[in-house]
Amino acid sequence: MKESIKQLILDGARKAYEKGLLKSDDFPEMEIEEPRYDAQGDFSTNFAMVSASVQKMAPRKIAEAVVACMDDTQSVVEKTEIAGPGFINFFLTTAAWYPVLETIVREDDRYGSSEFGGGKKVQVEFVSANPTGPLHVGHARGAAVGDAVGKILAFAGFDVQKEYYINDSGRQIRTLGLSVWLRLCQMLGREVEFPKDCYQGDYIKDIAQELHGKMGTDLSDKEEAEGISICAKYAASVILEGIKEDLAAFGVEYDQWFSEQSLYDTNRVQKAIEDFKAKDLIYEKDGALWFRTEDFGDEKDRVVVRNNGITTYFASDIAYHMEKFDRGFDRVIDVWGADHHGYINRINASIDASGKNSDQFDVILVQLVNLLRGGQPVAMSSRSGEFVTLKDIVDEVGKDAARFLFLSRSYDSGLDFDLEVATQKTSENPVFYVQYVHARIAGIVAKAVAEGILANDAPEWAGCAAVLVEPEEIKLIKLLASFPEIVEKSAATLHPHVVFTYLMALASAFHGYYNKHKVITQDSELSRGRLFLVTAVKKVIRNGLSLLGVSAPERM
RNA sequence: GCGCCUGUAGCUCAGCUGGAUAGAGCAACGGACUUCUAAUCCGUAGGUCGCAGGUUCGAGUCCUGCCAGGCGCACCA
Repeated sequence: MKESIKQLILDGARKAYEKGLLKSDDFPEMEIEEPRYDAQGDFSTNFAMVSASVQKMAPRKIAEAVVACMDDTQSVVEKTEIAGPGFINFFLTTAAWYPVLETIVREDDRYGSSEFGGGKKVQVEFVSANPTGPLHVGHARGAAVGDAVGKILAFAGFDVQKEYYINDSGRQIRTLGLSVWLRLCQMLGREVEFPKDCYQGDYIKDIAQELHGKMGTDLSDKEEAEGISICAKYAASVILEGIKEDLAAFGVEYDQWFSEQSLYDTNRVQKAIEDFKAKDLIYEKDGALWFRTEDFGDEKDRVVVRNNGITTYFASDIAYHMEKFDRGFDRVIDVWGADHHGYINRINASIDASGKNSDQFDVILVQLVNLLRGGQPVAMSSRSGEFVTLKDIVDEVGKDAARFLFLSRSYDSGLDFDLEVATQKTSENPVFYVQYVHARIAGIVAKAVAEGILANDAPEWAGCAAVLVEPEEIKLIKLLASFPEIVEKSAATLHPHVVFTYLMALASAFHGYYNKHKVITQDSELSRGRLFLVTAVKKVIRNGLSLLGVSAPERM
């Protein structure tokens, strides 16, 4: 719709130039926007204002010349107005909007998708928590954001791969093994101390118990080092399975699970270090190996191999990001908790140093979640092992409510997540507000079919729209028409909450319409037209919710 | 001290990458269920967009400096 308005203006401007009404045929980039107020029309352009300097004319004069020469062959424009400093406002005929409904029904679950991304290969990596314990609330927000960003990018025409990076190597895994081993020893009545920096949660005891049940004395008679190693391997795989299950229950799907250890097994970390050494990007100081990240914009150089010979996490991260680009992604997106933001510079530096371009690398920093219950903060301490897990949240408030709330606000802001509100089926809880639209419409359509107004729930709609003339109906269609732009904007800014905000607006418009006008009336022609409209609303609600990973129920 | 994020209605937040008169929800107040689902709707009230400068036809939006809050500044991950 916007495109055709734009074309109308450009054609008008060209004609005005040919007639000598405009001095230049250089037409700068203009905006076509939807004004806030109905009195300012359906669309509005700043063409005259942005052209003022090129034309050396007053904006209003330019606007007059363009309007005078516009030729609306499709007769979509009811009238135009020149307003304010030189805006040209377009008022469309109601009939101009009807084709939108046909498009929606025809494209169905593809409506809103586009070629915006041009098939570019994008990787979104998110959550990537260590397999040393269950996922908690912070991970939950990251999971909701990463999964939604992936879905939105895919819908907007990118070739998306969603990946989880498993930190299954290094110190934290050894600590995990030690934790399980010590719990095992305690179970067997051995006198051992359980250090503070070991994992405290009860799940460690469960795993020890489980492993003992499986291996018995085969395990407990082992030397300590071997025992710890067995425990580490077992615990990590059990916990990872749990993470996978919890994410699946949260509706999060991955295309790939990538193991950090595999970077070592295939010598990629060693090779990266050797390559950088050869390029003099790595030097030795105080017995450690340092990467010259400062030369690439980081505040200081960073250690990749400690003086005890053990590589740092950063070392494998360098190899990992190199590996990502080697896989041919045009764009690499990492979703991180805001507390990791200090890490961005060094990753950027390492990417530039490795000959890739850090412009193709984006980090989505998700701000922290404040977990509340009835307005009171819920104590979160991973040290004592007492925290609310992702599983707890899914069990308590459900996947839909949780995901919707996590995506309701920009991830640039901290989020208060109140378990009590999320459980309540009240108007404070937005997920029901939107899902209710879908269920309501399903009910209406079912009734229409039952009463014989519709032959089935996917009838032929051709020509039905002509009866739609109420302002609330046109408002709804306009909203539906803007959905593809919303998806595009959400993809361009990597902000899923844009879709949330849109769904709330659409739901509000529908509920208002529903309360004011009956869909099924005595007039069967009118009824069919309105059923056409609400069917389109239902599809767009479903498509939007699906981008956020939220279900669209047929009844509630 | 340095860096990232935030500051808009009493509360929680939108605000279309510079547009015209500032937008929702909640809370408050007043209304609407014999109806296609009231998990809904309609109305009233509520603002010095943290403060001060700057950029231009035009700033909540961009720049600079302050102020306040959150989070980071390891040979941890």
